[in-house]
Amino acid sequence: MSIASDIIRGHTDTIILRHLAEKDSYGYEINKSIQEKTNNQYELKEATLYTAFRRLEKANLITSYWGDEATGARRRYYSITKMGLAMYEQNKEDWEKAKILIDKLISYGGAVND
Amino acid sequence: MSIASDIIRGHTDTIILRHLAEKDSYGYEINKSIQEKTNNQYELKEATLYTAFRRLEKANLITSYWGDEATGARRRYYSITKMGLAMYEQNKEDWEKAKILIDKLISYGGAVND
DNA sequence: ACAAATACCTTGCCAGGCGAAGTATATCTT
DNA sequence: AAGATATACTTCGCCTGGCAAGGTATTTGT
Repeated sequence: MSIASDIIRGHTDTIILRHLAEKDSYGYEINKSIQEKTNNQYELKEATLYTAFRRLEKANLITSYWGDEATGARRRYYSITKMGLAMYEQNKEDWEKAKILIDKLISYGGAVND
Repeated sequence: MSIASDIIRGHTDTIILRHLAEKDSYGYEINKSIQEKTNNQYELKEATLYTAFRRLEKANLITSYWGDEATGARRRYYSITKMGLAMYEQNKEDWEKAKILIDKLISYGGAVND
């Protein structure tokens, strides 16, 4: 919780892509994994998560298929595409650059040169 | 340019507050300073800048007054308030924490513990 | 029988970024 | 003197992404 959504905004897609880069997965599992990874400091809201899936699929960054669970609630699995992987790599690079810029811009007496 | 606005989103206020923490200033000057600091890699769009001023003033984080330029276009100067300073410090802390979380969530094979 | 956990989905609001267009003054160029 | 460019501010209206709220269905624990 607690982390401002405006700071995370724009990272949702990257976070999801990162998980799918490791293995096919489904919404609930991805979100649980985020919570574990951050020691419950962060989670995606369901609406955020599922609208992100729609967005990513529409952009051909992921594809989906229904799992064939014999038991339990049905799961829709997602797979990252080649384009999705490329986008993930790009977003990671962008993040590294953005981090430096933001640090420069919000730290007091920040350096001018690089 | 080029840096995705969704990544910067939410930092606009902090960036402005940081500049005003140093000295009273006006829109054009703040934006020029941002461009210089980032070697022209980033700038605030005018609409973004001025709507941010409205937002910050409404929230009592800054106050404004007209400069008494004898020549040149008129300038509206902004001053940070005590509340604004406190907000700036808070935002900086939040950013430090968010950075760690985001790094954890988007880097491949990221650590689980801290 | 009921609650809680797993798992998914959609509608509709809200906030923030920003493109586009406009106003006004001063300076530089031809 | 005319026109471009830089300084400086402002507002309107669109678009996008987060998410509260509400809903469905299955399984497991009490």
